[in-house]
Amino acid sequence: MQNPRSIREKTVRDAKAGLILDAALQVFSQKGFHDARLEDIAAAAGFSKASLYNYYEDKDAMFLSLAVREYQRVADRLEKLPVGEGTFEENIKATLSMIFSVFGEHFSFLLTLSNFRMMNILSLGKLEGHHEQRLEDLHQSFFLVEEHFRKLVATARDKGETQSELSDDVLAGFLGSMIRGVLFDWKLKGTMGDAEEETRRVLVFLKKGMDFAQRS
Amino acid sequence: MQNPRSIREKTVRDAKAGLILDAALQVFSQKGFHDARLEDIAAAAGFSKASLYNYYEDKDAMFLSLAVREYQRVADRLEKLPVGEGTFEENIKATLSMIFSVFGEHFSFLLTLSNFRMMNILSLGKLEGHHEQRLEDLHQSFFLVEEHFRKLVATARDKGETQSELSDDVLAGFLGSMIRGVLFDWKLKGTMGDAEEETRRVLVFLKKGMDFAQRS
Amino acid sequence: MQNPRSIREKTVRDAKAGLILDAALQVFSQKGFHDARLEDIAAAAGFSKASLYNYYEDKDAMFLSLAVREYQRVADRLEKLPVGEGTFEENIKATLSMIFSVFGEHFSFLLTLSNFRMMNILSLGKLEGHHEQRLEDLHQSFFLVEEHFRKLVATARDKGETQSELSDDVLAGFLGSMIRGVLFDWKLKGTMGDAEEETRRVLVFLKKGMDFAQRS
Amino acid sequence: MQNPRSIREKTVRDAKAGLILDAALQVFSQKGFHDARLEDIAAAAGFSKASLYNYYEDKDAMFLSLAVREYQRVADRLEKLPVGEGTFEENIKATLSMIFSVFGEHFSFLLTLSNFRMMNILSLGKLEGHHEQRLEDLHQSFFLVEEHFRKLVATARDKGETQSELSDDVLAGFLGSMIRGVLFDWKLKGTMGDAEEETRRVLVFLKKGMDFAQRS
DNA sequence: CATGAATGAGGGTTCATTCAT
DNA sequence: CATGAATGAACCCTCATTCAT
Repeated sequence: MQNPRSIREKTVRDAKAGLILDAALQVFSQKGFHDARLEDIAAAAGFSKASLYNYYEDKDAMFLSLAVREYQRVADRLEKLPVGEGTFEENIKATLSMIFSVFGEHFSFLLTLSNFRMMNILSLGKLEGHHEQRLEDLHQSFFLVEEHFRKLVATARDKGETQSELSDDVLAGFLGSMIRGVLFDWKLKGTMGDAEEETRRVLVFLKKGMDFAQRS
Repeated sequence: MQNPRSIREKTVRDAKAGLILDAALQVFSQKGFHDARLEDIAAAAGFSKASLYNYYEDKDAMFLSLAVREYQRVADRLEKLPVGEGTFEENIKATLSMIFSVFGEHFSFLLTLSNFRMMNILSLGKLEGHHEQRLEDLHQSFFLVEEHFRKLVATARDKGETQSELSDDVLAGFLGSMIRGVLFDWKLKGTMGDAEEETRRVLVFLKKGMDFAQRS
Repeated sequence: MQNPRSIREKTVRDAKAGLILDAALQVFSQKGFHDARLEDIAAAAGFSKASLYNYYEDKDAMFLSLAVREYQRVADRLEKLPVGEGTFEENIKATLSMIFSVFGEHFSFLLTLSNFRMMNILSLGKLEGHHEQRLEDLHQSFFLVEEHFRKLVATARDKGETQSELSDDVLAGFLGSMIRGVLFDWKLKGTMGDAEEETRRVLVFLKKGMDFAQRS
Repeated sequence: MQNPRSIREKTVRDAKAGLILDAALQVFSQKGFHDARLEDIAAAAGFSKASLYNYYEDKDAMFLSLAVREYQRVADRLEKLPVGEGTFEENIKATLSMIFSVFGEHFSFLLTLSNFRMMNILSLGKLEGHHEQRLEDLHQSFFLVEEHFRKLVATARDKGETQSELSDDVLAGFLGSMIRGVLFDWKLKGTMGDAEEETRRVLVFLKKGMDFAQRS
């Protein structure tokens, strides 16, 4: 695997696998899991349907791999945001802004899918034994995102910026709800909306809801 | 249609049609539109698959009829809530409480389905010509629910109970988001949670977020 | 069966059975055997689908009974036409005229149906054991019609009105072909055409084709 | 499409599509459109039912394609028959002989099907939008066959070989009727009969019926 | 006798998956 | 590795037939 030849081959292979996921993202987002036909994905990726099986063992694997990739992208970016420094309004603003502007579309995919399929996938265990590693990765990403929200709230409380009677967990949950709410609305409307303006509105509401110190 | 015989027959028929929708509610909620097999619904309703067609012309009709029924149930109850009287905290509390406790499960169905199917149904127009009346009814119910939220906010502002800089529409949207957020979480967790406690938490957050007068 | 009560009941029953066949004639003619739904026939007859089974054991029985009735009507009328008297041109003309004008529509039904179903019915024997009597009746009617054509030709030859080298059977066959040809064309065109004019044309052709003495 | 690879592939594909039509010809001829099950056709062609859909979009497309192919075969052969040269008895003989001997079986298929299905297909327009090109091709073939009959008659009249008072159209119609009559009888009997003998008989009758000059 | 309702059997169609080239 | 082609397994839907009222 260390020799140049192997490296090149792996690189090309990964690139192609990525192209397939890009296509899958489009199709899954538009049609949902079941209505998404492999032929659509293949066409969007520039492959034949049969070729997909050179990269993913089956449709579930494609869906899961995509979910992992997209969630990890969000988690990675969130992790890089500094939480200990700056106002917490700034932190939350950065978080909202990032999610809305950069990952809006992708996150929306996860939102959509999680609804009707993720739960089956994550709980019904129909996939266990086939996709254990991917499930593990996905859970990890879920945890990271939630953890980020929790840290945001906890830090705010540490710094005395919120005196809300609600627990950190509950507040973190509301934060997530607001974000999902916006993405949900976008999906219903079929268009992404103005990320900046949306960020501002949510911020206004959040600061009040979370009992932020009235400095802003 | 006025004679007792006809009335009895229609009543029985409607009751059976209702049983089928009850079964459909379960199956659609669990599996989503595409994974829901008519055989499952028939079995859950105590009918044979073919019998369903005595009551609904096709799968789409069943889904739409169910959506209409559930949404109208919500809309009907919301309409009966007094909005002009009492504190607005009380009004919102009543709204939240009603939705969470009474319609949690059903609303969750609509939430689930809307995600990946409703949009197609409502926009792609694949169904127009076959289900126009049902679509009309559904839109009407959608409107009523949204309108209720808007009225809640508007009345609060009229009475000077909120001075939020955000527009009524935006605040009504956030209210909807919070509600959907809770239901969404319940769905993800697979259990309904404590409606009273959830109502209280949301209320705390909402009142602050909406800049309610600090009397409570 | 002799008492007035029984007679009245049987009369009513037969009348209803006839109504059903009338309806079946319409529907079978328009749609053919398979596309004809019992529900259509029932509706056209003013009964419910289930009621048909009080008069005919199954769909095949309805079809067969109808075929028998229609064919016998033709056969009965043909039998009443005098063959021994008058010119044979007159006889043929009377035959053509009768078939075209009076039984055009009904005969067309038989033509249509015989094509794709009669053969199965008459040969495949799927129906034997269930419908033996009806099959017997139908065959008898077939025979009568063919026999009439043969007699027409034979008498013509006896009287020296034709010296065709072709056998009576062949000529009778051609006569039948010409008739079916006209009815077939009517069916293809979807309209009945002018019976008188059609009779005249066929006559002109037939007389020549059959080597009629050149008196007319 | 010009390179050998593509050509070979297209050839193989067309050959398979042809096999399917061959199988369809058998099954449709025996059972008619509705009774013909795709499974039968698939079995007769050596494919699985689902595979048929690689070649034809649905059952209607298979039926229409078959009709087009068969009718075009007839039309193509008829077009190659010289009409301007030789006696018209020879021309008609050639036409009859060709149709009876070579296309008897296939034409019989069209005869059969046209009766109860073609009319729906050609008129009810249920298929328009899906199969426009095929319908166009089919109409064209219909026209060619009829035109050939008309030309036969017209040329005969030009050469003074017939003085029939009947119009060319009517005579061409009768010619068609006689041909269909023979094929119809064959179908009813379930066997093809002797083409040569049948040709002779029809010829004898036709020549007289059409007032051919008494040279033969 | 009439009928609304129920259903088994069966057909057309779709699609993820496999395989030979 | 890529792909056209093949297919089994479902699923939706139809309809003749049966049954209880």
